[in-house]
Amino acid sequence: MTARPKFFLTTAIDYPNARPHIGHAFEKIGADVQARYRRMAGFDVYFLIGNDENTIKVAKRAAELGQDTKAYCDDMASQFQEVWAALDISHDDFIQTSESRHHEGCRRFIQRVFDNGFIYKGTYEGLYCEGCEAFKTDKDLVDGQCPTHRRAPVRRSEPGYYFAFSKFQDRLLAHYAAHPEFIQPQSRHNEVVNFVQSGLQDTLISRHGEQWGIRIPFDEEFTIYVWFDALLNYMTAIGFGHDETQWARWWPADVHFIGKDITRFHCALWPAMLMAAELPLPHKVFGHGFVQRRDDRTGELVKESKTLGNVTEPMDLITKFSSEGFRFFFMRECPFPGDGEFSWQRFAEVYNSDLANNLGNLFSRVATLLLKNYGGELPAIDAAAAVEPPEGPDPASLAASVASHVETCDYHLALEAIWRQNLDPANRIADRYEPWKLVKSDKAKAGSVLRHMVEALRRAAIYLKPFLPRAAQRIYGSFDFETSWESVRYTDAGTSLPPDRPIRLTVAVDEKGKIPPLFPRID
RNA sequence: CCCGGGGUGGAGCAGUGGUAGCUCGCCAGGCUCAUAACCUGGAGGUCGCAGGUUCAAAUCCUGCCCCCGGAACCA
Repeated sequence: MTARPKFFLTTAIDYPNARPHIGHAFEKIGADVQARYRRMAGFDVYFLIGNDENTIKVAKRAAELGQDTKAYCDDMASQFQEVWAALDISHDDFIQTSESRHHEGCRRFIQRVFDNGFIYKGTYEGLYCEGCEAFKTDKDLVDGQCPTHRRAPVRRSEPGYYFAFSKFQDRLLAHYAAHPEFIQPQSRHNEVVNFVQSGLQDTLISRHGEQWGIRIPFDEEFTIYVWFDALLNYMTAIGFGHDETQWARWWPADVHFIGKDITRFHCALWPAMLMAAELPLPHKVFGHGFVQRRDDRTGELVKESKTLGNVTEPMDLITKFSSEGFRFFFMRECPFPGDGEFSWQRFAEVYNSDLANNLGNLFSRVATLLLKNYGGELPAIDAAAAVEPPEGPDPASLAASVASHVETCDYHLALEAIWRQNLDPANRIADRYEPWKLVKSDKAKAGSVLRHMVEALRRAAIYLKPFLPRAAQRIYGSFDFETSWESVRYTDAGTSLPPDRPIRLTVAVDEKGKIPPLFPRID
């Protein structure tokens, strides 16, 4: 058996101090499309997601609820995974950073960096709130006071371990220059270069006196500061520190999908950590944009927050409509590299026009025409009766262009092309030749028109396999195409069906002899 | 103050040098196979402002105005 190329992709791990929101979902969906696309393209894919549990906030939240921290984390992890399952996220692994595989790997890693001389003991000095029993940054304070305890923090210093981040400034800049594709999109690349050029400070990577978290192997009184631990999930999940064969198989990551806000950690701190440990760097970091919510009534952008209780639950969207509608909206409407907006009204608009009225309706009309006029079987094509294919680019170049958009994560452009250059032309050719009339005078010619329409559906199904896995399969599986659903590739969308082979409709009809709609309209 | 993103017909967005495009909405037709869907045509934009480069700019350069986000545990 020949070895297939591997593709290892990750998303950021999420803080489980609240249930997942649409922003988390946006990232998972975008990564999932990539994972599914790569599997179609023949890669051996490992898709990792997970939760980031070694934070003080999580321990505090658990304490508030009177729960054991680990039990709380496990419960949240299952709540997150419930949402991801409902969204058809096809991850291969879900890591919790409280797992022992992660702890072990982290300890190995930090020891290694320590042995290489990039960690040293120093003194941390900062503003400490005695009420919170925690250090505060300037932005935590309101009028110089801790907002929860209404008192000014005091200067306090304590010993801690520092990572020699500053030593990597030149090497990082050299790496960005040598690998311009490392940070995507381009705007994020510029941001990071700028940040690193402005100078790096050594960072504190330890915490003192915490019960929850990972102990530092060379000084057990300390725990590992969350970022230094969190980033390592990408390696510990695939075996770093406990399964070297697996680790060697998958590392380095092909792409880390992250929110644009944590670009610096992934593009500066993370590669520096790997350099310090003398390990290979990931190939690419993709910082996607954010989804904001627009209020349907006021038309204003909404700042979602737990305390205001106005967080949009992904589950609401899924149960109210469908995971497919959810996936489609975010991928079509919110450019992955940039920002997007969500509103219930806009959601219904996009769903109705693209999914119900266009794709879904095209499927209905084709299926019904086939059923009513051909008994569900479109005969082999008669060359003399063949009509010109719908306007638009030739199938092979459209397939190449859609694939290229998917590879660069310009999902909105990929979907736009599928609709404007593949589906719209199919609806137009129907109107132009009116096969429902034509079938009475020239059945062969009408059949040729229908073939073009079936082709459009077949191609759409292939293109949409990573985006709408269920609907795409349902469309594809409604016909007896030769290539199996499991083995289709994007390049198949660039080909045409063999004209000498009949096309049989295999879809089931309901009691009334009708085909149930693919995407029922939202009213 | 600094950094990043953005300002395109009523709304939301594509579009990085060569007749301004898409979705929704609106108006008028057509069609009836289809999920009251689909197709055609129309109204509606001096592409934030001011300069500049060019035979040619929404698209490149300069300055300014406005909006959003960020500045190290927030996707």
